[in-house]
Amino acid sequence: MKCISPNALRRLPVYLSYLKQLPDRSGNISATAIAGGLGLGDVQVRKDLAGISGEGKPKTGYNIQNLIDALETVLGYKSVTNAVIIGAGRLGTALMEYPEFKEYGLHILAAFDIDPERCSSTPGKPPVYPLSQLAVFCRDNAVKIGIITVPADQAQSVCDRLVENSIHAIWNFAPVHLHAKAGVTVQNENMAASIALLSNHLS
Amino acid sequence: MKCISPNALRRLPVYLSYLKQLPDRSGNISATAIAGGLGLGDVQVRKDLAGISGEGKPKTGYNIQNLIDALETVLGYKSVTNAVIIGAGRLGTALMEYPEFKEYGLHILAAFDIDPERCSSTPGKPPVYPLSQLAVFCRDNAVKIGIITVPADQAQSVCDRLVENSIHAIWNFAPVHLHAKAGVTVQNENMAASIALLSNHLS
DNA sequence: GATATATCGATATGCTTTTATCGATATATC
DNA sequence: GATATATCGATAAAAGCATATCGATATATC
Repeated sequence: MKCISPNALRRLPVYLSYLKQLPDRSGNISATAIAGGLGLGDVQVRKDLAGISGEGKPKTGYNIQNLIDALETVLGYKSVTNAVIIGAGRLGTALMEYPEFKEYGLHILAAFDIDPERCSSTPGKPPVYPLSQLAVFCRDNAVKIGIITVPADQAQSVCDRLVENSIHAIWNFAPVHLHAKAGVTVQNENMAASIALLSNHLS
Repeated sequence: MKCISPNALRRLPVYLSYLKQLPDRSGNISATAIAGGLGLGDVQVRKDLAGISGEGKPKTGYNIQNLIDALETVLGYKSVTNAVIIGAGRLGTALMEYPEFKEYGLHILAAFDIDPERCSSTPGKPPVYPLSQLAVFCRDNAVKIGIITVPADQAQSVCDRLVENSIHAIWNFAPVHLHAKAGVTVQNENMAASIALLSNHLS
C-alpha cells in the first residue's frame, strides 16, 4: 500500500462525507467539483485521490460509488476495529452512544471505570466494567484502540496501562498531552488547541 | 506581534498544561526538559518559545512563572471571549458545562435551539433560547465565537447564519466539513479524521 | 472524422515546518 | 579567575506540503 501523508489522511473523511451527501450518487464527479464544494484546491483533491483510487478519467472524473468504496476501504470503515473506553463519566458515556462510530468501523465493546457505582450492564448499550478487569478483557477481545475519558490527572497512568495490554492506538480526550513509547500512536483530542487557533484569528 | 505558525500555536497549550502540572512552579526550566517531558524535540520547543517569550537564558532556561504568563497572554486566556452554542442536544449541553472553557478564557453566554422544549433558564447555567433570537443576542452581547453542535444536515445553514451575524470564528462539532467566506475561520472538530489516523497506524 | 474542452496524472516550483549545527553566554566547579 | 558544561538563539539544511504548469486523453460538438 502506498503511504498517505497525515495531512491527506485527515482530508479523506471529508471527501467521503461530501460524496455521501450528494443527492445523486450514480455517475461521476471531478476533482474540481469536489474541491469547489469543499472550498479546497482542485490539485490537492486530485493528488489525494490519486493516492487511493487511480481510476480517474480525463473529462469525466471519478465514478462516485467506486470512490466512496475506495475511501471507505482505505479509512478502514469496511472492517471493524474493537475499542474500549476508559472513564464512564459524562464524556465517556456520550461517546459510548455516539452513533457515527459505527459508520467509521469503530466498535465500542465496553467501558471501564474505577468507580463501582458506574459499572452497569444495560441491554443495548456497552457494559461498564470495573477497571480491574481491563487487562483480561483486552486480551480476550482483540481490543485495538483505547479511548481515554478519565480526568486529566489519571490519564497518563491509564495510557500506560493500555500500552501494557498491547494496545497501540490511543485516543485521548483528557485535557493533557499523553505520550507513549515508539510504535504507539496517541491521538490527543485537544480542545485548547482549537480554541487557540480560533482566538488567535480573532486578534 | 510576531506571527506564530498554526502548528506551533497548537503546541502552545500543550506546553502550558505541562508547566501547570509541575509540582514546583518557582524557578526555571529548560526547553530540553520540557521537550523530554512531552516527547518532543528540544529545538522545536525552543523555537516555539522564542516566538512568544524571548527571555530564555543559557544554562538556566526560562522562568516558569513568566513563561506561563506569556503563554496565557498569547493564547488569550487572560482575556475573555464571548461564545454561544447552537444546538442544545447532548453534546451541546455537555460543552455548556465543560469546566475547562473558563480556564481558556472562553465564556459561553447562551445556547440556542430550534426545539422550544429545549429552551430553558436554569440559574447557574447558560440559558437556552429559541434560535430566532440568535441575531439580536449576537448583536447585543459582542459574541465572537459560535459553537455548532446541531445535526450534520443543519450545520452549514447554522454556520451561514452565524457569519451573517458578524461572527468570524466558528467551531464545528457536527460531522460535516463546513466552510465560509474568506475572513471567517472555521475549526472543524473532526472525529472521523482522528479515527482515520489511528486506524491507519494499526494497518 | 476533425476540433474543442474538461479533466487527469505527472513534474516542477515554492512555501512551510522540522531537524541539525554552531557560536555565544550564564552558571558551576576547581 | 580559568575551565567546563548546559543551554540559548540564530542560521542552515532537510523534509514535508501545497500550488502551479503542462502534456495526455476521454468525451462532446461541429
